[in-house]
Amino acid sequence: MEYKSEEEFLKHYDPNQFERLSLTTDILLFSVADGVQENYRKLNKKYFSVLLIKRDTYPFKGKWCLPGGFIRMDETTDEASKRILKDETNLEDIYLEQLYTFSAVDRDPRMRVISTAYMSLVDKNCLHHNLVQNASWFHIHTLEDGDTIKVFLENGEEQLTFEVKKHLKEITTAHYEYEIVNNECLAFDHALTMVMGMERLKNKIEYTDIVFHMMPRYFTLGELQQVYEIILGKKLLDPAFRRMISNKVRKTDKMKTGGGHRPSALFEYIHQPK
Amino acid sequence: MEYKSEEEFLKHYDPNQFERLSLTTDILLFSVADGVQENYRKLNKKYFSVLLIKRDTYPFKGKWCLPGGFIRMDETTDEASKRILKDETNLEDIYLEQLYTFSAVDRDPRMRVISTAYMSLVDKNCLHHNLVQNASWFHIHTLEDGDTIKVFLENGEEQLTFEVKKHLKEITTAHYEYEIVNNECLAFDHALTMVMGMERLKNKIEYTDIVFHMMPRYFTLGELQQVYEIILGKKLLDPAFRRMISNKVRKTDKMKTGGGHRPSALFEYIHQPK
DNA sequence: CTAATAGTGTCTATTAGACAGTATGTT
DNA sequence: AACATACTGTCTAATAGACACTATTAG
Repeated sequence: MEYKSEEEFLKHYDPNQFERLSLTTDILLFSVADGVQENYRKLNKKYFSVLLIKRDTYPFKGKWCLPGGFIRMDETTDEASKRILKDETNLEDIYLEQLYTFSAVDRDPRMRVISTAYMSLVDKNCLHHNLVQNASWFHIHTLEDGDTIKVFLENGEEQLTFEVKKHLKEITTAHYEYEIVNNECLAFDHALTMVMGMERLKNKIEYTDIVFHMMPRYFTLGELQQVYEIILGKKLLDPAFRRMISNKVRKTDKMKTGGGHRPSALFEYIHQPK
Repeated sequence: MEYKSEEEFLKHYDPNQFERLSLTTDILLFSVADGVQENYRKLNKKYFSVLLIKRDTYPFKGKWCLPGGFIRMDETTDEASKRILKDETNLEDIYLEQLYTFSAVDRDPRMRVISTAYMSLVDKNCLHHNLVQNASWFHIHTLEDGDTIKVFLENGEEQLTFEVKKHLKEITTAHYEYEIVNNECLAFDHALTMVMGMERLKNKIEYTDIVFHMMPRYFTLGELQQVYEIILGKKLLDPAFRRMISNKVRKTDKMKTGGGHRPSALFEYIHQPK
C-alpha cells in the first residue's frame, strides 16, 4: 500500500503487526552498612549491602528479588526506575544509572519480558529509612575462585548463596558474560544483574567520584578508605589513598572524637573538574 | 485468586494484563575509512565513519537512520542485533556491544517503541563489503562548541548536519544527557545514539584495546596512531604513543614500502593480560 | 636533494608504591 | 601505659610529556 504522507501512513498503521512484549526495570540498590563494633577502639566494620525483596506472589514465590516493575506506556525507563524505587523503598532523589538490558528469552516464566536494569546507590543513613514490607538489606560477601564467583548474602535472619561463572566473551575489552551455575535464592536472572552491577561499581569507583553517593555529607578519610576497600576487595596504602582523594575532598573544621584513638577530621566532597 | 503452585499460577497467567510494547535494536556501525591521498608522499587522510541507511518507507521516509529492526519473540537483543547487522550490511562476526536503551515515550511516531542500541566496529576493508540497497558510509566530522556538538556527515553525494546539546546530569560521574536541538536528517532519536556511541568509543579507546577492531590484521604504527587521533580528536606525540601501545602490538617481519618516505614495519595486535 | 614519515634517545616532571615514623585520643 | 587509628615524610620506581635527533625511501 502506498501512502501520500507521513500523517496518512500513521493513520493506517497497525501496531499489532509485530508481536509485542513487556518491559520491566529492576533496580540494584547498593550501600555500605556499618557492622557491629568489635571493641571500643576499633572502627565499625563495614559491609557492602544490597536491598532485596521477598516475593509473596508467583512466580518465584518465596524467593528474593530486586525491586522492579513493569514500565508504563507513558514513562521512560528512567522515570519507571525512579517511580519503582520510591514505591518499593521510599527513597527519592538518589543516584541511579542505567546498567544493562537483559533479554534472555526464558528469563521470565510467565511470558517474554525484557528488563532494563538500573544501579542505584545510597549512603548508610538511608539504610534506616522506612522500608516497605518484605524488603530487607543483605550484606554481600563474595569469593572469587578462578572464573566462578560465589556470592553470600546475609540479613541477620537468612543466608543466601549463589554462584555465577564468568566467560570471557571479548578479549580486547575484557568483556565477560556471566552464567548462573547455582542459584536457589534469587528470582529471575537477578543473580546476573547483581554480579554485573558489582563489576560496574568496582570499575567506576576507580575513574569517577561515584563513591560519594555512598557517603554521608561529612565523613572521615578512614571511613572513605573503608568504603573503597570494600568495593575494590583489597587493602589500600594510607599515603597513596590520601594522595588519590586529596583533590576530591575538603577538610572541614569538624572533628570526630570518641574513638579510643586520635580524633579524625571530617571531610566533605568537593567536585574538581578534570 | 490463590494458586497452589508455580505451575498452576503460570497456567492461568494472562500476559495481556499489562500493556505491551515493541522493542527494536539499532546498530551504530563505526569504522575509519581511508580518504584520498593528497600527494604521493603523504599518508592517506583517515575519516571516522558511520553506516547509515536511507529510509524508503514511512515513518521518516527519505531520512537516514541506523540499521535496526524489531526484536523477535525467540531471540535476545544480542541475537537480534547480530541478525539485523547481517541482513542490512552482510557483515558477520564483528565487534558488537550493547550501548544503551532508549525509551523516550514519543521516540517513534507509530507507537511506543523502546530501542536497545548496539555499537559495532569494523576495519576499513569491510567498507568495501557488499552493502544492501540504500546503505551508505558517511564520514563524520564533529565540532564541539561549549555544550553543543555539531555533527557533519558526508558520503560524497549528500551532506547532513545535526546538533546536539549536552546537559550535565550527574556531577560525580560526569554523566551527560543529550538533547537534539537541530536535526533535519536523521530519523528517530538516532542523533542521540550516534553521539552517545562516539563518546563511548572515545572513552573505551583509552582503557581497552577496542581500537584493534578497527584495524586490519597488519598495520603500521603510523596508521594506528592516525586512528587514535581521529577518535580522540587530538594529536598525540610519537614517543608517548609508541610507549603506550608497545605492549599491545608485535612487530612482524613484513614492511610497508612505496610511500615516498622511510618504509614502516607492519605490526599485529597481541593481547597482553593486565 | 627534498619532502615526508619512521623510529629512537634522553631529559624532566609527575605520579604511584612502599615503608617508617610521629600524633593523639580513650580506657 | 597501651592500643588503635590519624596523619605525614621521604625514598624509590615507574610513567608521562616534551623535544631533538637520526633513518630511509620515492620522486
